[in-house]
Amino acid sequence: MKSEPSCYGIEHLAAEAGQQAPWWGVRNYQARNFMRDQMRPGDRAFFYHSSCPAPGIAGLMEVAAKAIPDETQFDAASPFFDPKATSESPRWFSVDVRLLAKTPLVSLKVLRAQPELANLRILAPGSRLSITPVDPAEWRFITERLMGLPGGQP
DNA sequence: GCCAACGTTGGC
DNA sequence: GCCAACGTTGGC
Repeated sequence: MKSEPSCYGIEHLAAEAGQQAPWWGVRNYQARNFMRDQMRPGDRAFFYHSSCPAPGIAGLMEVAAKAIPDETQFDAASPFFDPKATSESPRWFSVDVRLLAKTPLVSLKVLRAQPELANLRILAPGSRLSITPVDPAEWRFITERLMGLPGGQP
């Protein structure tokens, strides 16, 4: 799950009550579908810092609550307001995420250097989706081999 | 700031 | 449904 740290980085999540917050503001249908249709409590995710001096994976999260409508779509004062969304027919959804651990940054450069991650979606040319799937083998490789977490546990 | 890649919009 | 134009993303 990608975010720009200057906007909302891992330090922001760390400062939330319970280190937990809705992943609001996603306005892309594919990314929305991943949250709404596939992500379930207990699932894990990487917190990826994008559009910043040091892009890469900054920590581990878990899904704390299944997707519900993103309240910012109804807020006319929000930059994420969507005039076509109604409470009867919401368009945008967010899961709650909870920080499990900040990790030493696994940089984009390091990720790209791993043959085992050749198919990691976020590394695909032109990948712009803010939420992309990670295969179990990719998750294990990154947590165990690149982060040095035995069993992938934080 | 540049530029490639992508998603969305809107006219037809 | 097509497709050009446009806006956004994100690494560099």
